[in-house]
Amino acid sequence: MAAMAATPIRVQQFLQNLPLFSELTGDEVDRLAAATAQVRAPAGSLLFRRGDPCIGFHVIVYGQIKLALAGRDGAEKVVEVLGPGQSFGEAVMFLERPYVVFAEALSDSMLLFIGKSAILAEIEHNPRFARKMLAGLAMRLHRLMSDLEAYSLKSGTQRVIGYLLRDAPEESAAGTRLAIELATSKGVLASRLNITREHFSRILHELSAAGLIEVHGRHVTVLDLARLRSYTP
Amino acid sequence: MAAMAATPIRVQQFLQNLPLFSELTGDEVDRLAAATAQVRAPAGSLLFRRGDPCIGFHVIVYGQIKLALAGRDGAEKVVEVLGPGQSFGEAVMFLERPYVVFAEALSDSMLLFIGKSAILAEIEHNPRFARKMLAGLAMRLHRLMSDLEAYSLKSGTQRVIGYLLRDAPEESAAGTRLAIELATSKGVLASRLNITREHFSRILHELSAAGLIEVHGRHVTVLDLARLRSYTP
DNA sequence: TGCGCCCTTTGACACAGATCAAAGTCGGCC
DNA sequence: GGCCGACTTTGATCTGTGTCAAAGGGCGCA
Repeated sequence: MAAMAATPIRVQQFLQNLPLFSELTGDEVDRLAAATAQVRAPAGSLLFRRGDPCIGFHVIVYGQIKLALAGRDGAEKVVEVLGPGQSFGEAVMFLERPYVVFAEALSDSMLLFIGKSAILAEIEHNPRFARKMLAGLAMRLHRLMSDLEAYSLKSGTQRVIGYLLRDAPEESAAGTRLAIELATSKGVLASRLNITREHFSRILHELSAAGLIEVHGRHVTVLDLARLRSYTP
Repeated sequence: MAAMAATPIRVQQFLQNLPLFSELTGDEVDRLAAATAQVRAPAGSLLFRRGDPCIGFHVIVYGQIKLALAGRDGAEKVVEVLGPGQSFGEAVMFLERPYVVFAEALSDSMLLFIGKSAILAEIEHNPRFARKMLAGLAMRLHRLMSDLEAYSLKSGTQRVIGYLLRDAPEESAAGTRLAIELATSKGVLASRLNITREHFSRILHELSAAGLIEVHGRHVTVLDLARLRSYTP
């Protein structure tokens, strides 16, 4: 909390601009800010490990954070990759349980850590805030369900296509192009999609060979949205 | 709501006994009951399909309900199998989204359907209830994460073992036995564990051959808890 | 300009688990 | 008691994806 004193105003502003806190009064945001600490995370550093107790949640100010599960023998499965404005750890905060994932900074990052008790207090006398919190958790559940669906009913190729089309318009004329910048290294992305780097590489190659996309490093161009969407391996 | 009139008292009693509603006052439970409908679901019937709008959530009074995702060509993936006292659909209720899974009764069942507006009203003036709701969703997220972890970093055999040991004591002397009754047909259970019936059958056979379990229909006896826990394929 | 490091691609091969097909097995119901 | 349909097992084979190994890039840094 000491670090916060350096830029006391900005924390309030940042919090107020988050959808989750947007409708709180100035006083309420002030109370939250008083329970908030700024956290600096250099690339590669861990914010917490599986098993650590959870006494609050994080919001990313800038940078990029990876949440992942660690398996035996150093294998890991990336659960989510998050960027500025996104938060994580709310769910564990409401259970009296330790973290199940670990969090690692993929690039130099800055976060706010908001203490559990301040959130619980806010819920106590602000039902609208409680509803937003509920909607937030529900949204997360929804996303997890989508992942589960993708992992169990779709092939690796289909998951990659799904990722490439994640925020493409629903309908699109034949031949519509789309430029995409992969959010992270291909290795991390592959793990996020539950496939190996090698397999991911081969899938990208296969889609290129089919004339559906062009790949240059992290930059991918979808050459025909409609055709990619209906591609069958 | 008409059907409710047949047994007006019992609904209140049942609701009050659920952990979620246990600390509500009589008046509060009454209001909830007024927004509650009894639903009868014969074995094999659908409660809702993917895409249906969600205007409340369900609690099982008796029977057994399966939540599942439908893939192309009739393939399906069982997400959860629920029994008496368990609820489902809370998450979608808080989002303005349609169901993503469908719900089917595995046996003749009876449920309560609690209207969304009554829940929202309760949250509005009862922060402790809001917290319980949050804890409920967080718990669900936690479970889903466990499934995700199992699906992505464990083998089919390990998932089956995990299921058999789901509520076995943490520590146990060598040679401890455990009697288990499978909750559903092996086909449904296999899908829940994300493997095919055939593969599930073979895994059970393999564990039997290794002298770790004995299988008689739906009745499974673990012959040595400790040894099963540390079994490596 | 070139060295070193990390990320990525490519190839050959192995394997868990799926699929297809057919034979059991069990319990309910007339 | 015996037949039917649903569930389960078993066998043979196929295949998507992982693993292991080695060769390429690309890019910051000296």
